[in-house]
Amino acid sequence: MDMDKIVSLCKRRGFLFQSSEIYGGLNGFWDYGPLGVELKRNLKEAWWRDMVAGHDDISTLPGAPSSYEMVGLDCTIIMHPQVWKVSGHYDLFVDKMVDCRTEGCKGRFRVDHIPSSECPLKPSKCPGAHDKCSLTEPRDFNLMFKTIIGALGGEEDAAFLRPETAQGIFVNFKNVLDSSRVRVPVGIAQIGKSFRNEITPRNFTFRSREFEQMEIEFFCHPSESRKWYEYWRNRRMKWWQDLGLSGSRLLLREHHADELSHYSIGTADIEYAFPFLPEGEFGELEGVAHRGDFDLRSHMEGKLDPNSKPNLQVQLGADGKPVHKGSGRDLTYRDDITNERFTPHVIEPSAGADRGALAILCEAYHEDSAPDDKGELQTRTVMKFHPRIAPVKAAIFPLVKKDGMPEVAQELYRALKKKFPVQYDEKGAVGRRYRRQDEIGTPYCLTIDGQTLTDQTVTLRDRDTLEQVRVKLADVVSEIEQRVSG
RNA sequence: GCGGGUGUAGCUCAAUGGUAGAGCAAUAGCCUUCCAAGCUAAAGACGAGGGUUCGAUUCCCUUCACCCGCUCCA
Repeated sequence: MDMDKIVSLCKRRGFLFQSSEIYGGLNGFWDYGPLGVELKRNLKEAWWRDMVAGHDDISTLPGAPSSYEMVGLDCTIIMHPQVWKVSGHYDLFVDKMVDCRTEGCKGRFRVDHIPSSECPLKPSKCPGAHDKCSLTEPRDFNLMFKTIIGALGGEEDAAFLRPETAQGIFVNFKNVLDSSRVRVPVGIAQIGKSFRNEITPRNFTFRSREFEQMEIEFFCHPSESRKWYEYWRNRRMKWWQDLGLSGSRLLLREHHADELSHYSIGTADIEYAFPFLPEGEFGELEGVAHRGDFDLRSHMEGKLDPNSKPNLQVQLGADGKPVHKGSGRDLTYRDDITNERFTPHVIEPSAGADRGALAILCEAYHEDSAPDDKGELQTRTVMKFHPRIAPVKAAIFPLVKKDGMPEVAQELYRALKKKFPVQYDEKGAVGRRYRRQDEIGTPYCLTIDGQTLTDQTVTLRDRDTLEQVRVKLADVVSEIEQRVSG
């Protein structure tokens, strides 16, 4: 599949534009056009409905150890700077890097990786070991966006744009428990923008500097956390499959032990074979991580020492005090039935909304052949979106622009428009109108023809099969409603 | 940040040291009774800045962006 064609269609039909394009663009930033915004909203709304608003907290869902509750949260992008110091981002998001100026090398190396890195010069040595090596001074690559709070603010008023939404959930954990009557096990969900100064933004929207996450922090009893991890891993995989990413291009990959973060007991990536990646390679769509009690403990006690695995200890400075002090608040949970007090363990399904939208765009793109009015096969570009995700749910056409057909079509259009995004089109040949809708992935087209005027039925044309069935005019709204929901 | 490539209309491309041409799309209208590329009309571009030159879209420099590779991705 050709990524260039997808990028071109996204621009041409208004799914995605480069940010600030009229000024030459900005590396790592992308805008959603009229169709793109509908697509992404549909994705986020499907996630929110399926994970949060529509969650059944009475039943035990298939694969779940028990019933559980789900609530939402929407917190600020800028938080107290201490949040990032305690979470570890402040220290871990800065890499010292050197570049080698030497002809034949021109490499870039992380300073802390130099001893295990290999310089391309022969004989094989580590960077800097050859006489010819010419390394720059180590320079900081800070992945967090810095900003200043206050109109008169200086460096001492520095703050950060969040690099993930998760921390906002951890620091509000106690607020949520105290205010909403929820009991562990409970998930707190949030959709929102995050920011990372990626060193090399690339591959369309895949690695952007401003991006949107859909995250759940799921709090549970430590003894049940492994079962919950497995539940969420499978649930999230199935969710993406149900949205149409069901082929061999979607992969659930469990991390090896040596790949795990210092606090994680298990992590699985849900990955998609994006067309811009080399054959056989997959890119991360969502990570489902078992984070143990790392985050809540950090925000209670202070930044934990990543080298103290498996029994994490607060990282102490030369003065014997915590390098980054925690809040000192008690974030443990008391089960008021068993009377047990514990620090909940956390399972974190963290999905990329932009990556999800991109995967859906890539998966939807198809070229097939369809006959024209002379019966000859023509190439057809069609976006095969799941009806639930499609930006436009239906299009309404009068077969011809006379005999009262436009009036009937417009009346139907108004009735449908009250329920969801639909388009009305009376321009040109009807075949051309069908193709236009195919290219933006509209799943259904409704055509008012001569027969409509006598028996009050219209044709309903399916985007993927090209088949038409006649539906009573009075039933169209409920018919489309039923087809595009879930 | 380094190396290589690219940048002309909404999209895909062409030509040229004397201010650019096409196809498709889009717009208005015509024709059309079910799967685009029929007809008519009008509209639309040299990524940005600087330099050389009588004159730059073309040559040079800088910059921005995109693609490939190196690097990075907690």
